[in-house]
Parts: sequence; C-alpha cells; structure tokens
Amino acid sequence: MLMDRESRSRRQLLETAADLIARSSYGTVSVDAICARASVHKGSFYHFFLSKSDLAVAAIEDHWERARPEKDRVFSPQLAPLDRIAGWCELMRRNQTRRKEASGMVLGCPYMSLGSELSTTDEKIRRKCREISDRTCRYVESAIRDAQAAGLVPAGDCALKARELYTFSVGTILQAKINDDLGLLKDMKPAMWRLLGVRERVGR
Amino acid sequence: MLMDRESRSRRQLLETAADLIARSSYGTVSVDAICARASVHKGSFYHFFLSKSDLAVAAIEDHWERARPEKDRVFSPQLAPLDRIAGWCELMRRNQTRRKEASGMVLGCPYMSLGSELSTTDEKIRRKCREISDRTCRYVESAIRDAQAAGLVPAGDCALKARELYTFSVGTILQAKINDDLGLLKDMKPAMWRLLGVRERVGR
DNA sequence: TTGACAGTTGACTATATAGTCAACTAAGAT
DNA sequence: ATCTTAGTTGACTATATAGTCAACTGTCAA
Repeated sequence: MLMDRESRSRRQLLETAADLIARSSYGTVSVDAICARASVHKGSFYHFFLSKSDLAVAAIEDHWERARPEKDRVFSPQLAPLDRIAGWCELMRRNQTRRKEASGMVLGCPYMSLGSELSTTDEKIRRKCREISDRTCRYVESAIRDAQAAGLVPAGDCALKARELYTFSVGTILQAKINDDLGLLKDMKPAMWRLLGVRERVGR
Repeated sequence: MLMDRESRSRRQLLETAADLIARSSYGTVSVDAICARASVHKGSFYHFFLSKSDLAVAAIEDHWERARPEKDRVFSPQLAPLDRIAGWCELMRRNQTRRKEASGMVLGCPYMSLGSELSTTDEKIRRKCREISDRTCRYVESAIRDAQAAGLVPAGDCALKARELYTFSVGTILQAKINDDLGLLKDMKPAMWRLLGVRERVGR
C-alpha cells in the first residue's frame, strides 16, 4: 500500500533522527546520514520536512509522544504520590541503562542535550525543549501537590518544588553523561527527598 | 616583538574560540570563523593546535585558568563555609548576567554545554569536562567539610553532598539557558541549603 | 478511464568545511 | 654574519554539507 510506505518513510526519519542525534549530536549528524540509516531518499526528506532543524523539532515531539505512555504509567494518580517520584527516578535510570546497553555510552537526556547544544542558535528548538521541560514538571508538580494534600510533605510552592526536582534530575543525567557513569543515577531519590523536606526513611 | 605577536595569536585563538563556542556551539562554529574573529591565519591555527577539537580542549582549560582567581576568592577558607557556597551561587548568577548582557541570551555553562554536545563523540573533550566538574566539586566539598566541622551542617559524606550541590547548579544553569531566563538562578541557594540539611533561615 | 495527488527517486548545485603545505619573516644565539 | 627556530602567510585540496528539482509511480476517487 502507498499509505503504508508513506508512513514508513516519515516514521523512519523521525525515529532515526532521534536515535542518531541522541547518540552523537545535532551538529555531527548529517541529513545524508539520517536518510541513509532510514533508507529514505533525500527528496523524500524534504518532502516531509522543511529543514534539518525542522525535522529535529518534529523528532523531539515524536519521541516525547512515544515516551509518554510510560510516564503516564509512572505518574498515575492511582499510585501514592511519593511512589510516583520514586518511580520516576527508577524510570530515568532504566532508560539510561537501556540506552547505554544499546550504544555503549551514557547518552543523557535527548531533549536537554539538544536544548543545550542549540538553545542559543535555534529558537524553535529552544522553545520545543522548554515546552518539554514544562510538561515534565507538570507530572512532578501534580505528584507533589498530592503529597502535600496527604501530609507527606511540608506545604509550599508546588511548581517551584517541581522545578527543583526536575532541575536536579537534569543535572544528574548530564553529569552521568559527562562522567559516562550510570552510578550517579543511583543517588537521585534521597536528594529529592531532602529537596522536598521529607525525612529520608519515611518516604517509601 | 616576535614574542608578543606569537603569544597574541595563540591567546586570541584560545579566547575567541571559548567566546564563539559559548555563544553558539562547537558544531556551528567553524575554524575559519574562529580564525577570522581572532585575526589569525589558518596556517597559524594549525601551527598551534592539532585540530579543532584540540583547540576546544585547550580553550576550556584556558578559560578555567582565567576564571580560577575569582573562584579562589569566593571559596577562600577565610570566609565562613556557608558564605562560600552563597557566594558561589551569586558568582554563577553574576557570570550568567554579564554574559547575557554581552550576547543577548543566557549562554549557560561553557564547560557543561560543550560536554553535553560532545561527550558521546569526543573522548578528550568529555574527559576535560569531567575534570573541570571534579575541580569545581573540590571547592564545594572543602566548604562543606568546614561547615560540618563547625557544626553548621549535619555530618555526612562530603564528596557526595558536594556532587549534589554541583549537580543542582548544573541543572539550574542548563534550565536557565533553555528557558533563556536569568530568574531561575535566583532560587539556587535555598534548595542547596535544603540539600545540605540546613534550616533555611539559619545559614547566612 | 482518467485525473489528481501524495509520495518517490536520484542526480544536481553551490557552498562550507577541516586540514595541508611550501615559501616567507624576523629574532635571538653563537 | 649567519644559523636556527618559532611563527606567519594565504593559496590549495578534497570532501561533506544542506537544500533543490523535475521527472516518475502507484493509489484512490469520480
């Protein structure tokens, strides 16, 4: 079917781009390399996307969408609020571990890596990365709000606290990438507990 | 004098490279662009440096060396331990503010930006960035150790605590870059205090 | 059957890129 | 005086790069 082949090309481009860029960087991955690995011709590339930068934005959004179900599961309001945050820490560690097994190195966060590389250069990419930061914070914020309501955590500005936890996670993952060391991802939870003002043994 | 001109070329290359790469990224700055802005011919570039990547490593190291005196001042053992950490937070904010005034955007940390972009691609750059992470942690670790000795902070693994504060600072600065918002740098100190286990009003 | 059209193909352009090289210059040492 | 050595000059190469284009193909709807 044509429809199948059509989806296939666009889909392959999105997934290949996300993969290749995460493994190295936006600057070191060429359009030709993406096309080759995706088995798509260059003309098709520019049929679907206006530019390399345009593809990167779409690939990030697509990656988020593919990663979303797992985040929804981890942050399900069915779970105890602090368990959600603990589960989030485990999820980040699992993801980094899996990707290290596949690529041989700690790759870091694909969104933040791209944002770090291109924020000063490409406004659209910067905005998309910020958008994804905000979306992630929303998960965390809602968990913190529930934790406060349940008296598990001292009252306070939920959005600010969420931003703090997210910031800590971003810093940790970047450090793990630069140290090429998954071990750094083990120590996230206790630090987050301290940021929240929970006594270490209480939560979970 | 020849000696003057010699220094000048190398020095210009180091400083221009650090500046241009921090303003955009390693991938988007060409050797030609660096040479042009530094008023140095290409042959001279390759007289002093083996490759673009080699220059980047040298430029980072040089940048650290230039920034060191101010860090030494802020982390002087003459100061009260928690004041050093507070001063460090202010220093980071001052630096980001100054650089935003000069370039129009929040540029983030030059070391971590480069590390984030190239860690999976260029082992030498990764190692240099890790080295600089470690050096910074040493400042923080020593302040925390003194704080513990003075009973200002609960006892605990100083190296781990220092790594946590540094991680938080890295995350914050990256968020500030991606959000292009200096405001995020204002909230570092209270979070660090919580990470250390200091009551918010006590320290400073 | 035909016409519209989304998607495909691969050759093509123009430019930017990292890195090379051999001849040249000037300063300081002997 | 001249030799050595560190640095300079700018033209040169080979390749990689993002992006273009016009002709082509298969599907679906009328």
